Parts: sequence; structure tokens; C-alpha cells
Amino acid sequence: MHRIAADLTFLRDYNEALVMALARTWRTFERNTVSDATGLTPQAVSKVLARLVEEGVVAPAGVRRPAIGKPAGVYELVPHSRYAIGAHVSRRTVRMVLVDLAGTVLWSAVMALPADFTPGDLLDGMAGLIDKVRAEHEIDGRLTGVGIGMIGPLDHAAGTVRDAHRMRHWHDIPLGAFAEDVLGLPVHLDKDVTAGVTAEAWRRGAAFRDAALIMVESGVGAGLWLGGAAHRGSHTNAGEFGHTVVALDGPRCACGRRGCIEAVHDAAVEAGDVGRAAEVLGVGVVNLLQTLDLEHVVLAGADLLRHAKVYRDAVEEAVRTQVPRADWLTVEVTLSSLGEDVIAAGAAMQVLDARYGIPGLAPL
Amino acid sequence: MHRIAADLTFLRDYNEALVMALARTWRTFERNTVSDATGLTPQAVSKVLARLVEEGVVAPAGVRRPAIGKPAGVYELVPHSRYAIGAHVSRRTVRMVLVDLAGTVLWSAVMALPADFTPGDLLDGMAGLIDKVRAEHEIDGRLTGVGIGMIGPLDHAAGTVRDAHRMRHWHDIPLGAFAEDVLGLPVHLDKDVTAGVTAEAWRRGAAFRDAALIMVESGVGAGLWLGGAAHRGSHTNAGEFGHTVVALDGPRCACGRRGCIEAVHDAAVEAGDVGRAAEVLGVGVVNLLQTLDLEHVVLAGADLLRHAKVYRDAVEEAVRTQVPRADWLTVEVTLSSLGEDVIAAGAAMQVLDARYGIPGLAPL
DNA sequence: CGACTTTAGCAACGCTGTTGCGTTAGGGGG
DNA sequence: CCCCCTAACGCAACAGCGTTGCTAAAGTCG
Repeated sequence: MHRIAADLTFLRDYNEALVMALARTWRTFERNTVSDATGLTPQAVSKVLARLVEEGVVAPAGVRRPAIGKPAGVYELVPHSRYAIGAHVSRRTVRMVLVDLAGTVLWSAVMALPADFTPGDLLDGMAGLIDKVRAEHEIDGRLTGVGIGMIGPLDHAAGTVRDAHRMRHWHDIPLGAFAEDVLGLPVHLDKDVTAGVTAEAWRRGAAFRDAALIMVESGVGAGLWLGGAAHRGSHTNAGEFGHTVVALDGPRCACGRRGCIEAVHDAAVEAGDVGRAAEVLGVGVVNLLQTLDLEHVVLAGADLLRHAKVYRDAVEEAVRTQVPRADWLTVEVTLSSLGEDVIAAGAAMQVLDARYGIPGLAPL
Repeated sequence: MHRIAADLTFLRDYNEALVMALARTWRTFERNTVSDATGLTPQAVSKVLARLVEEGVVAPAGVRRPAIGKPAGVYELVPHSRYAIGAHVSRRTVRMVLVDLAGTVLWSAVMALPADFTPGDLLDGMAGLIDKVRAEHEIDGRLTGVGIGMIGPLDHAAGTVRDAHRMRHWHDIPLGAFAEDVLGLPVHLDKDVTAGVTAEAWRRGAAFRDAALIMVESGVGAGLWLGGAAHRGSHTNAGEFGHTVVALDGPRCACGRRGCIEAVHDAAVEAGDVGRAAEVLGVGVVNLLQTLDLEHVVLAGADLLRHAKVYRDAVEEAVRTQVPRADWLTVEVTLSSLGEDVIAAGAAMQVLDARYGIPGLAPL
């Protein structure tokens, strides 16, 4: 865990990360644009940029000649200076992607897993795919680590899987430690939906402060991005959106309650009425908006993307008609910008974020 | 707004606030206990303590004689060194409290307001009560400011009331600026539920990381405390928990949707079935837990506290039976520790928090 | 009385962003 | 052509943060 009190190294890392965040958002930038955006003096920005250029993550990119005055030095992020690998583990497959420092997905592959696969099966498969990436791409020495996004419940801080639903070999598995041993790389374990929303946030930049990624893929869940950071909750169990009740007397859900979004939604899908399923999801999304006052809703998941237009229209309709009308209450509904790669890509970006993202201070 | 980049003054303020937070949590403390808890070196703690003693917010409080070795200097918070006033504005009354730096409520009063009161009516009433507090308590020069908690929608950052429901004179009112003019003190405006959850958090300390304050009082709402900070959402509109749907085909709600918690709950109350109303609230609370993975649920609000036991039992029952059983999934359900003062007290504590709480850095 | 333990504090230090000011690279006007 | 203005750059000195090194103080214990 990070330290609690703030010292000079925190100060330095924080300001460096701030400049990196701007570098990701803007294609190119200058000393003064960073200075204006951050409040740092131009002199301080020079020092930060010198360190980042030294590290190789930022590089000079020519000059801009103003109408009058000395030309300004232009800088840019060096996307290929760092890479991360992300894995999306679902019940039958593992999808892996290679992502660069700019958040671009450079490579992606899916591999089937045996029914009732074990942690060993998974790690063997992942190791094979990583060897393949390494053969196809020049990334040696620049690979930051591996992120794994999977269904919960799990413990993000400890890196352990608590109880993956309907998977026999997955109870109290320290997958993070196992993977670091087998792969020889730093590993970051998180819930699939949280990884997914991280991908959107990393790509969209600072304007993306309060958002949810709604995922429909053998279950309904939501990854939450609140106040500019992932929200995981006290036990890494936030986002069990599919198990919120919308119909007090509805059908019994696998979780034991009645009328969960997932139960009502799945019943509609099984009845062949995807439109109705999407409507129910829309009601749930508006519930989320009322509770959390989000500005962005991102739709994702294989089962949803198969009927992308139906779901998107239904959710937009629900937001338009069920949220109290007010000009100041703006909500944007979009489809995941990375399609089915979003979870794996987000897992990879969490690794980059741990090293190049804006650091926080551990609570007391 | 605060600055974005971190500099030495941020570093200093942050570590000072860290020590203040410990001082609030512990009755007395020593240099080394702070050092252990924060990771600061004892020498650094000495410097911080010297500054805080100079400010008057912390004072030496004797020595502790260990079995062997030099006696350790003991310190304590000086509660009466700073005060803040909080106001809870509801549709017919304003309740005001005086709070000290330790978060203790020293004085409280309720004043009726005219039907359809105007901003001027409110501020006149508040000014009168503040004069009364000043006459009864020696607080001159130590009054930090005034916090106002009221129903929304409002804009917390701008200090304006957007549209208080069912109140004629309250559309786009810059109440914060008005109040600062009339009262001559810094003013902090926020939603009632957010103020309420701040009160609980300020009193409970660092262990209170993810929580909701459920309030039933002419409406149903929830104040959210996520990741150790208040969650207000993109438009200060988070917490409209009462307007989440739990019964797809339920009764029409004033907000336009069907089967909102508030509509179903109020219908049960009107039918004289408070037990059923509490059950519905319990379903909503479990929905919140599934979505946000909270560790604490605090129950508050005049209408709820009138039947405190019924509500508390129903919510605890819902948490016990409807949340998937797991030993690691711990949730604590409590009644507000400040009773009906919680909103006003929280509003006051937000003022103290702005000055003595742990500072954050503004986002990019 | 001396050895040891625990706490305290002075002083020098390394590092951060800041400030002051001179330098550089380009116009444009006389 | 020269001088002045503008805008960006960067060296050097600076203030202030927590850290480190070391000494002193105030107790207990043998």
C-alpha cells in the first residue's frame, strides 16, 4: 500500500502524473499549455518535462512558430514507450489484448478454456498468449505488467478470487500471486466491470468524472467511476447492479431475491423479447442516475452488443423520459468505444494507471 | 476552487489535516503515536504539532511516564478553539446547531418558517438565531462559518438553489452569496442528505469509508459517502434514492415514474402499515448495498425516527436475509448518532471540514 | 553511579516548486 | 541596418517541506 502522509516524492509523482494525463488527452502540447492547465509555473513544467523525456515516455516533437516571438517547443507522448497486457476471463474463454501507453489496443486474441478450468489452466493459456504477443511485437523491457479482469466476488487489494460463481475450482485463490510467479510480471486483479469502466475513463480523460459501464454478458453488472476514480466498495463487491430489485413481486432470482434486474431481464430475453429486456435495463440505468447523478453511461458486454441498437435506443429513451427534465441535468449514453475488448483493455490500463496514473494517498 | 498541481503548501496542509483527523479520533495522543499512524518521522510530527499548537487548535496535555525512558509529551485537541454553525432548512422550519471542533453539538434550536417563505425570510430567521447563539456562547473570533443543508436540486459548487420542490420562491437563488452578505460569515451550501452523512463521517473517523445515510422526512433520500469522501455527483443531484423504481408496475410517483421507493413507501404509510413501508425501504437499502458495496448504513429523518425500531429492524432483516451470505460481506446498520440534529450538525461540520479536513486536489 | 531506554530537538541536508533575471529567437518599425 | 518588442527558455538563488544525523534530557535498573 502507498504511504499515508505526503512527502516530496508524492509531490513529484503527482505533478508528473498530471502532465502525463494531459499528454494522453492532447496529441501534442507545449510548456505553456501545461502550465495554464495545471497552475504549475512554466519553470516547474520544464523540470517535469525534462524528467519525463529522460524516462522516454514523452519526446520533443518540433516547434510551433507564433506570429511573433521565440518558437515554442512542442512535446508529445511516446505511445510505444510502455505497454501492458490485459486479460478478460469469462466462464469459457480468456481474451487478451496488448495496449500501449496511449491506451490504443494493438493486438487482441481470444482463447477457449476447458469447462471447469482451473487456475493452472488459465495461467497456462495466458502464458502461451503472452509468448505469442512477445514474438509478434517488440515490447521487451517496456512491458509494465498484466491486468486481469474477471467476475467476482474477489478481493482487489489482496489479489485473491473469493468465489467465482458457478466455477468449481475458484474459491479463495490468490490468483494475483500465482500469476506473478508464473508470468514473471506485476499483476493487477480486478472485477471485469471495474476494469471496463477504467478503459473508458483512461481514454476519455478528465471530463469523465462520474460514470457507469453497464455490462450484459452472462449476467448484468455495472462498473462505477465516481469522482474521477474507480469505485469498488468496501469489499470489492460494488457493481452488482443486476441484483438490484425493480419488481417487488417479480420472478425469483438465482441470488435469492425476487425481481432483480437480471432475473426480469433474462426472462424477457428467454421469451424472445429483447426490446422488453432493454427497457428493464433502462429502468435500472435511470435508478443508477437517480442514486449517483452520473454524467456518462457506457454500454458494453457481448450479449448487449449483439443487439446494440435496441439497447442503446431503449436506454436513451428511458433517460430522456424518466429522468426529471431539467436543462442542467445532462447525461450522455454511448456504446463502449472498444467493443468486446473493453474489459481486457481496461485491465491493461489499470496496470498503466498504477504506474503512470495520478497517485492517491492511502487513507488513515 | 483549489489549485490543481501539488506544491509545498498542499503538502503542509495535507499533513497538518492528517494530524488533526487523528486528534479528533483520539482523545489524547503523543508524537510517536502520530508518527506510527501516518508514517511521518517523529521530527516531522514535532514540526506539525508546533504549528498546530501555535494556531491554538491543539494543546499540550501533560506527560505520559513510560516504564523506563524519558516521559512522552501528550497532546489533545482543543474543542472550543473553533466553532461552526449549521442550519437544516426544511419546508416549514429551520433547525440550527452550534458545533465545536470536536464535532460536539453544543446548542440546538428550531424555528418555524412562514408558509411559502422567501430567501429573505429564511436569512432573517437565521440571523436572529445566530445572534442568540452569540449571546449565549463565547464564540467571537472563533466562528468558522455557517453551513446550510437543504433539499435540492441545488448546485453545491456555485452555492445556488436550483429548484426546491414545492417552494414558490426558490428558483435559481444564489443562497450562498446572499447568506454571506447578510451573515458576514463564510457559507457552505449542500443537500440535506449529504450534510447528514458528513456528520456521521466526521464523528466516526477514518474507518467510515463507504456509507449511506438514509433519510425519511417528507420524502426519501440517501446521502452517500464513498471512498472516504462525500459523493455529490456531476450536478449535486446524487442521493435521489427515493426515486428509484422497485415496482415496475407500482403506483405513479410525483416524479413521473411508476413504483418509486418513495411512492410505494408513502402509500404503505398512508395505509397505516409502517412495517410494510420499512420493508420497502429495506429492499431499497439492499439495492444500494448491491450497487455500491457499503459498509455502513445510517438511518435518519424525522419520519423514520418516529418509528425508529420498526425501520431499524426491517432494514437489518433485509440486510441479513437478502444480501448473499458471506462472512466477508459485513454491513453495519445504525440509527443516526445525532438524532434530528444530524443534518444541521453535518452542515456545520462541512464548514469545519473545508478548513481543517484533509484537503483534496482539484481535478484537471 | 554508570549503562540503558525512550523521548526530544537542533542543525544540516536533499528535494520540491518558485522567483528573479538574463538569454534566445523571432518579428516589425524607424 | 539597427533597435525595440514579444514570447519562450533556462540558469541560479531561494523558501519551505520532510528527512537524517547526532546530541541532550529524563527517566529506570543493576
